[in-house]
Amino acid sequence: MQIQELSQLTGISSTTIRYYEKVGVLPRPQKSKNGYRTYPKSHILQLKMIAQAKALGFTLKEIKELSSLLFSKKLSRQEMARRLDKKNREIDLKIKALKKMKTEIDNALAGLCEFKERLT
Amino acid sequence: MQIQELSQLTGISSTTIRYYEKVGVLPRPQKSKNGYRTYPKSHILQLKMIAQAKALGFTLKEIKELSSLLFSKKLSRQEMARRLDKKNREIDLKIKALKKMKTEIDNALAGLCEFKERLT
DNA sequence: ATAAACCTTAAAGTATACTCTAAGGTCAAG
DNA sequence: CTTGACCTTAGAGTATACTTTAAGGTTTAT
Repeated sequence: MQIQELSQLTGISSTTIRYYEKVGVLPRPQKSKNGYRTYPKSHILQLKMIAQAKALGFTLKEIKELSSLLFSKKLSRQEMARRLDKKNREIDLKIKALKKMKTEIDNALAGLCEFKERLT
Repeated sequence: MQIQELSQLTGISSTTIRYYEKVGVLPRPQKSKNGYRTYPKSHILQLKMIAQAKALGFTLKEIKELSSLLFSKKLSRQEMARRLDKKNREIDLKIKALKKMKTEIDNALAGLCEFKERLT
């Protein structure tokens, strides 16, 4: 798969894909002898995960760390478990914060409805 | 309360607080006759909410929109309800995405444990 | 009254994450 | 064999969100 196809399948521009490779959040793909990048299917999922993590407030640096944890085999299992557990707790905190925000919005909505009811 | 006290209570620097005011994510506080900003307690919570929303991947522009929804009274109730509902769905999607990430991490951790068990 | 510790504004500088420009190579169709 | 649609790199430009700098006013303590 060439870069443009990957771009279309993920909604991330070719230039951004090259940029992600440059800064190390996306692994370097093989290159065919003409010099073109050739992607395996696994890159589709990986790019989608990057996009999602970004939307959730993770920086490229954090994403780089996380994906090196999920995809590499270079760390000791103990160290890896420790870091994954830490990320896990970070995510739990984010979920909690989002739920709190949701409650605030729900309260605002409830307030609106109440007001509406008093008018009718 | 002066700006530095607010800064200490929220962990957000004075300069950033002034910047938030300038770009409109934080309402302008009253100024005492010497020209100093004077904050009511409500600004503590509001700044903390901004910090949290930022950590959750909302841009300052989005935070501005959301807080104008939660704190202003300028929109029709119907329009406000519609927008709050939209934000609510956005937040639900973020929660879902975080839960998915958590599952991936949990799987990675489970994989590690399994491997560990096979070794013992 | 002067030094330390606050406060003010405006404007320039920085980090992150792209996005575009320039200059050129590759490849399939007509 | 050239036109169009791909691809490459390196480097410059942009948007967002600060952060620093400069130049100066206010307040409190000695």
